[in-house]
Amino acid sequence: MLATDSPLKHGSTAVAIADGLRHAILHGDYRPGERIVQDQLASKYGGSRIPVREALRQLESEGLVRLVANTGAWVASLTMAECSEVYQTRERLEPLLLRYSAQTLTAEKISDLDRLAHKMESSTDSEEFLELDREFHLSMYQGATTLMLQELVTRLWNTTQPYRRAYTKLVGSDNRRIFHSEHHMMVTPLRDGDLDLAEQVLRMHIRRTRLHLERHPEIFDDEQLG
Amino acid sequence: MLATDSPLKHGSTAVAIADGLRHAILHGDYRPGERIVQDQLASKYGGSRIPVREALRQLESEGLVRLVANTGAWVASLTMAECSEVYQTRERLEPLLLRYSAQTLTAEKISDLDRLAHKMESSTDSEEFLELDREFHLSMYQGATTLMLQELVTRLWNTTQPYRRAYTKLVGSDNRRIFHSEHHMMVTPLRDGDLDLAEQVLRMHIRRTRLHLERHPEIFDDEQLG
DNA sequence: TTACACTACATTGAATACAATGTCACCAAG
DNA sequence: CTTGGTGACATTGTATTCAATGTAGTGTAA
Repeated sequence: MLATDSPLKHGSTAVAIADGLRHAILHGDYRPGERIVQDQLASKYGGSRIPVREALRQLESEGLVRLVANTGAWVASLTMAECSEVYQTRERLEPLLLRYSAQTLTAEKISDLDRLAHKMESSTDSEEFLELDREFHLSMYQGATTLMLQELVTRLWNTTQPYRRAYTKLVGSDNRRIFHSEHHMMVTPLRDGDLDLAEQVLRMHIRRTRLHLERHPEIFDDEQLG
Repeated sequence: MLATDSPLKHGSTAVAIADGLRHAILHGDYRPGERIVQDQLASKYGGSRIPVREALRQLESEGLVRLVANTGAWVASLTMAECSEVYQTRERLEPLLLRYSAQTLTAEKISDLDRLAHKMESSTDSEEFLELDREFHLSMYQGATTLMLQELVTRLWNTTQPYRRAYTKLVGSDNRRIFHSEHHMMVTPLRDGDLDLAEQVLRMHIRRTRLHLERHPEIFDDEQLG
């Protein structure tokens, strides 16, 4: 996270800054709509503003940062309609990605998924729940060899992360039971090799989450700055 | 105030370079796998290498350019499997985008689409055909107000443009008749407001194009450099 | 002849310095 | 009290310059 005192290799400063800032945004250290000052980042990471700018452009392309010429950069914020769009996109893309990765899912990896689902049930900390949920989905797709699908889906997860966090904290651990059973419902068809069913369950799972989010517009209230 | 006749406003050089290079790549001035030298671009556009680097990063995020640290930049090239992945992604996303834009499609705009389809039938020049095909699809989605779907679909079109060009030139104007009838078949359900059918036809149309491309692996032969 | 190491060159990555732009507080006029 | 304008300040965009990295070509030894 912090810049090490040993100098970074040539050509990696911008990447390091981008990684650090991305992690900070996903972790909630920055809020949606918050201002980002290039000079502050430069001194924080011990570099000049040039790699900072390249990092910001990278994060803008990932949808995490909004840049305006001669004006500055802000942490991206979403309206409810935009968040819904991302989820609808996920409904269509993640089943396809699952199809790509299903071939590489060994029995062992499927058991790991099942263990993850169980671990989520016993989790009460909302931050841990967030992390496990993300890990469950993204590890389903881990084996796929794709040009852009994996990267794209990760991006969709990242841009909606702040609102998933807000929702998770809002509803509390009791109301998350449905999620758990749906996760188990995805493991079963994967074991059986029934890809069509697995696709359908995954799509329904994402859709249900979207409908839940849409019932809580207050989550998107504080971020009307962007 | 006095120096405003300088060609570019402050803060737009990188954008201008990105736009110019993107247009050149899409137009076929650069070939997939071709080397891009920062210094050459800088002198070509009359700037320094800093905005060139930012433009290259931008195009990399769009999938048009491949960057390697301390080594250089190349025009992106796709294998057949990767091109197929892009088309499968389009099969899922463009119908959703069509749903978003359908509400804004007036009777007049739908007639414009029909005219475009007719114009394509009488086109013999493959470069013109390419342009009209792109215009037909993208103008279908023009009215949609989306956060990223439109941009994303445009990106998918851009990265596969060189191979669409190669295929178009390969098959000649006679074998493109099926495309024409399919374009007309999409206009009809849009007129009737049958969104489900419109989605299905569009998905089939993209899928059929993919299957055609997959029958011509020789298109991807010359670009094994990446 | 071939494999390896070394040197010179080409190209990219980053830091500093400067120019252009946007923002905000302050002040005067209505 | 509000509104419009003006100035200084803060921040971003770009050019110049230098350092680090990758590559190709040559020469030498096995």
